[in-house]
Formats: sequence, structure tokens, C-alpha cells
Amino acid sequence: MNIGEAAAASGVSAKMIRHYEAIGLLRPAPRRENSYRDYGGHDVHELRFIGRARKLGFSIDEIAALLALWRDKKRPSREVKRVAAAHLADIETRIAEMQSMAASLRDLVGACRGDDRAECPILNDLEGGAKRPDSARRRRLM
Amino acid sequence: MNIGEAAAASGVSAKMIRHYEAIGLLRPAPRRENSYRDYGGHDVHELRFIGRARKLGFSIDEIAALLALWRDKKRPSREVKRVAAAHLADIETRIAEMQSMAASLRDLVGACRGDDRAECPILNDLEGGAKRPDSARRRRLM
DNA sequence: CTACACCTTCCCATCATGGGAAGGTCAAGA
DNA sequence: TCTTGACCTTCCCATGATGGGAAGGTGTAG
Repeated sequence: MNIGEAAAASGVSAKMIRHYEAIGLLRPAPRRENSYRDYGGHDVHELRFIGRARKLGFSIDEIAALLALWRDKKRPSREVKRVAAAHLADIETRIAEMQSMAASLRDLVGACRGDDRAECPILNDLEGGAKRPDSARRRRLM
Repeated sequence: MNIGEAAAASGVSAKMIRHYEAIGLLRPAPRRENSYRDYGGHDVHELRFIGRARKLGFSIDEIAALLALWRDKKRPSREVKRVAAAHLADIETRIAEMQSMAASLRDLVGACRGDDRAECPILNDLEGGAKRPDSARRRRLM
């Protein structure tokens, strides 16, 4: 099948399929006489694997490792678990960082009246680096 | 002061200061006779503002908007709040997405024994797109 | 025969950041 | 004074994953 059909069948865009081939994640697809890439059911299967791993946030490098393990029928599940656990830890770290940002932002947004006046704790914080975000300034906010 | 000192004083790298100038986030710094950029306390103040906004995850475009509002002493706080709230919503969306990924990963990692055997629910899931991740397959795991 | 949809390769853009080269400048020490 | 090392300058390239789009070839249906 053509790349467009493989893309539709796998959920991975044709653009990305070519890209994955270019960076060596996928073996170069065989070509027809017209130089069109030719895919089979096996390739679609592999592309689905990749697409699903991407949805789980695995990087290309991680996916390359997972693909190799997937192809190796005798791999120890330990290897797979290690890759996945490392990725999970990574995501959890990033979630924690973003939650910290979100918490600060929520405080600031909550403290800002958002009306016609210029007074704005958000800018005050950005400016000064959070000098006592409450009390003192929050004496009834005039 | 030189760009290096401004960088040290603001926590924004010299590389980034030049970049911010190049993309128009900062007004071009005045130059000395030797063509070195020359910064003052005001610039450091502005750089700190930018650095802090970056730590809160604001994009360059958002920071440009915030800087403009910051400079405008008569801005309505509504404008600032709108930018911050939109950014917060964006972060919250991304957190939710990552939490969804993390939850799936935790399930998979938890279901994988991680030993010498090849059996691995993680690969099974990536392969098939989560065909009943438990029951059936989880009959005591042999 | 003519559209039109598809394929090919190649280049560019994103976003924020850093690495590094090639070359100019300055200050301190021998 | 000369050297050395730490600065500064600009310019190009890389990241990671994805998409846009151009220029040109191919296949198919009307």
C-alpha cells in the first residue's frame, strides 16, 4: 500500500513516516517502480506501535529501544520495564514542575482583581520576585 | 555594565539576552565605543522580570505582552490577569494530559513483572492498543 | 486529454536554548 | 611592552517532533 494508506491505517502522518525512516527509526520501505514507498500490514502494525508510544510521551530514542525489545521475542521484560519506568519518572518530574508553576500562577491570578485599575499583584511578583505576596499588600485591597 | 555582568545580576544568560534583543523582546542595548553592549540597573530589572516570567512558563509572546503592560503604568489589571489566566489554563491542560499519560504508564509498569521472562504487558499494550489490559491475561500471571 | 489526487525530495519554521568558531578588546602580570 | 586569559562581537548550527509548502513526477477517473 502507498504511504498515504499506511498513514490512514496507522494514524501516523505520511510526513512523520518519512521522517521516522529518515532518522533510522524505521527501516527504509521498499519502493515500487515509480519510486513510491510500499507498505504492508506488518509496517502498519509497527507504525501503530510507534504512534501509541508517542501518545504515551515516549521520545524517539525510547521508542527505538522499545521497538528493538519488541522485535526481540526473547527480551527480558526487565528491560522494557526499565525504559517505561524511567520515562514515567521523567513525566512525573515534569508534572511536579508544572504543578509548581500552576500553583504560583493560581495564587497570582487569584490575587489580581482584574478590573480597570493598574494595581496588579501579578506584575508586582514578576517585577520583584514575590516580595510577600499577601499581608501588607492585602489589607483589604483598598 | 557589560553583558556578562548583566547576565550574572539578572540570572539570564548572555546568550539569551542577545537573543531577546535579536527577536525584539528587548530594545537594542546602547553600545560603547568598543561595540560592547552597555546595561544599567533598569535593564537588569527588566531581565529579572523576563527570567521570572520564564520560570512561570510564560512564552516569549506572552512575556512581550506582560512587559508592555508592565511598562504602561496605566494598564488595567484586567489585561494582565487575562494573559496570566490564559497561560494558567494552558498549563493546566498540559498537566492533565501528562497525568493521563502517567496514569497509563503507571498501570503498565505496575503490571510488568520486570524479570527475565519475555512476557510484558507494556509491549502488549503498545502493540495492540490496550486490549483488555487485565482480567483474561492477569489470571495469576502463571 | 484534462483534472485532480497522490507521490517524491528538499527547504524552512516552530520554541527556547546552548555550543562553538573566528575574530576584536581589555586588564593584569612578567 | 608583550603575553595571557577573560571578556566581548557576529554568525552558523543543533536540539525534538511536527508541519507547511514548493517543484516536479505519477496514476486514475471522467
